[in-house]
Amino acid sequence: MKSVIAGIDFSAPSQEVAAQLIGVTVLVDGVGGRIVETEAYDRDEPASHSFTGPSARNMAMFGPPGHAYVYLSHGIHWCLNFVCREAGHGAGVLIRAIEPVAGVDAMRARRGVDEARMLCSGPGKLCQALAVTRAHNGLSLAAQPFELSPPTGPVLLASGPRIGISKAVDLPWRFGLAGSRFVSRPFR
DNA sequence: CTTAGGATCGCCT
DNA sequence: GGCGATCCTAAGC
Repeated sequence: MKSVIAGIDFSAPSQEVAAQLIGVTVLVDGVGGRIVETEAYDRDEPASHSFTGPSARNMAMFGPPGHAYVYLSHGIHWCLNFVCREAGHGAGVLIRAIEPVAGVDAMRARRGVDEARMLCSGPGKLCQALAVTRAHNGLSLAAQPFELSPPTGPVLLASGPRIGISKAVDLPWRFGLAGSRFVSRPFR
């Protein structure tokens, strides 16, 4: 069984899905925008939460593709991932930044800041802006409150090493929309 | 502009 | 008991 949502086959390797997600619009309860930055993670790679096998926290990452994996970072920030490959594999894509499009006022209220580029330019920030929490862990991306739609035009891709990790730092598994000012950090 | 430190929860050693 | 797929603030150059 294939899991294709918004034209993306989530049973593909996470690097491919991470690249294809750039330009895709994601809404949570009607609030969201275009994905401009992602990172891929996979089972046999020490920076991934799935590297050490299934656990209570990463269970959703070993669930079916096309579903959400949400975890708490540093006891403070929620982070949103999209599960890839087949159930049991343990691959995913971290959504790192979004260009705000819909429900921008709600984002401002939740974030407590005004500037558009400060609303969703980081994995923790965008979860706060879209009100993503543990309640979304394991939910399908093909149903409410999620709503994904494909890019409306051509996408210029940028890539580079992942951010904020100490292992497998050499893998160029961070992807972004070239030239976007809504990314968490510029690409080289 | 760059860097250092603190906040604060749950998992893993 | 240590340490993170983070973010914000304050201080240093």
